[in-house]
Amino acid sequence: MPLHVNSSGSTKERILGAAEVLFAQRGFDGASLRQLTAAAGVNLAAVNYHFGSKDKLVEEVFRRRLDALNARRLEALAKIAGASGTTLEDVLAAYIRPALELSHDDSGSLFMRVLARAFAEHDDSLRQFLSENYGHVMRQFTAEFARLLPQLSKPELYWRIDLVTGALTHAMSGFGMIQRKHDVSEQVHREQTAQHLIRFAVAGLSHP
Amino acid sequence: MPLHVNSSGSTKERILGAAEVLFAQRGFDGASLRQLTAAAGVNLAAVNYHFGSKDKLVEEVFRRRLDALNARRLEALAKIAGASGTTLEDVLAAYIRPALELSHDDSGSLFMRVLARAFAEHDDSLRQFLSENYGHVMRQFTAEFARLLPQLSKPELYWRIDLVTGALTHAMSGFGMIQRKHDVSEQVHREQTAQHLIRFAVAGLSHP
DNA sequence: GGCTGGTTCAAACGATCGTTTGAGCATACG
DNA sequence: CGTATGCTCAAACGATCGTTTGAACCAGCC
Repeated sequence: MPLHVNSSGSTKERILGAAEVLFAQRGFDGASLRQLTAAAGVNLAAVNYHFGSKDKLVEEVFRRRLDALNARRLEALAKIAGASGTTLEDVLAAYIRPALELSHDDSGSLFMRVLARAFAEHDDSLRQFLSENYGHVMRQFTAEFARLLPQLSKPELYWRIDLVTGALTHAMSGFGMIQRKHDVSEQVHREQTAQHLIRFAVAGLSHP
Repeated sequence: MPLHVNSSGSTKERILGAAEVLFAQRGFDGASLRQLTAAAGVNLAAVNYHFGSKDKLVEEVFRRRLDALNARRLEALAKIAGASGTTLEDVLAAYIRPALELSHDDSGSLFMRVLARAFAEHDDSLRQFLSENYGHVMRQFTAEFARLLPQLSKPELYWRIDLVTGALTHAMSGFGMIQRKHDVSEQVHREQTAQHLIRFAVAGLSHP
């Protein structure tokens, strides 16, 4: 196992970057502060000095990415929500595309995997943190889905959104077998992925 | 935190039962052998005596459930595969219903959550174990999907199966907000869940 | 220079981890 | 009876964990 030393940015940023990588690879429990600080090229005590504890570091890893991600989602949603010509595709694109761009960004490519781990670990305190800080995002999207799918009962709509969420989390965390081919560019692959996800989600949400 | 002592069955079975519960609750790393053996009401050394190591215990937890689960899936698939009147619904039911029955079984209710954790943890050795022992199941189902969806290209089909898998794993591990209402029986709820999953999967697989 | 506040450092803390040990116990067989 | 055999037990092993400590460093300011 190579010991990668990240030497750019402040100590805090180097810790956050290394934490994202190692949390994605080994999980929150599996990644130790000693591995993490070694990879970041900082002293072991720096984590507790700058973040207070390992748990607070985990929260900061989420906050750094999710603040930007959900802001872009809401920004995209605001442009189309409530309008008369809005389609399901538009709403789904507003939700999916910011996540796809993040997940294909160099520095954030592993974050969706970290997020999927957080879902799989039924850690109550982490779920509460996510719900408190970002629950309003899902609520706004749900409201717009309800407007565009008036024929669905509330339980029926929740069911479908739940299943779509599972599919997207699964896909964006790179669980699947689908890999980018060598002969297509990053940009083209991202667009193909977005099209697949959106068409799939539209079919799953709107079937009779 | 209550310390539950399971006193039925052999030492091996008690360990397996307690391991399933604790692995689902705290993850494979998070659940310690001391918590586990205390919950099972057995001595700490019993795990290494009967299973050799904690990793081997993890494999046995999977083997015990997946052997039965996938046998029932293949049995159900064999009854319909290749026949002329077979529908997508039939194939999906063969895949989903055995898992749903397991996930709502008293003694196996937490196993799907354990399975979802295994997906989220990108542990290579565990993935290799699952692929070696149960990869042929997914291959048989994929072949039948390909037969019933001849209009889809191979990459397109793989994409859709991947997304359906994500949705089902998500739903069956109980991530979502959908809970059984108090006024519907266990059996009715299971049937409703199966119908939701199957209709959703049909729509996701077969949309134009 | 001296001093201060923020930061980094090596070292140690107590706790908990998976695993091993060797004695003790029970049942079955000669 | 004696003695294997399979299993359980308390205790300990070394390793690793998150966290804390107190000294060292290092800018900027008087």
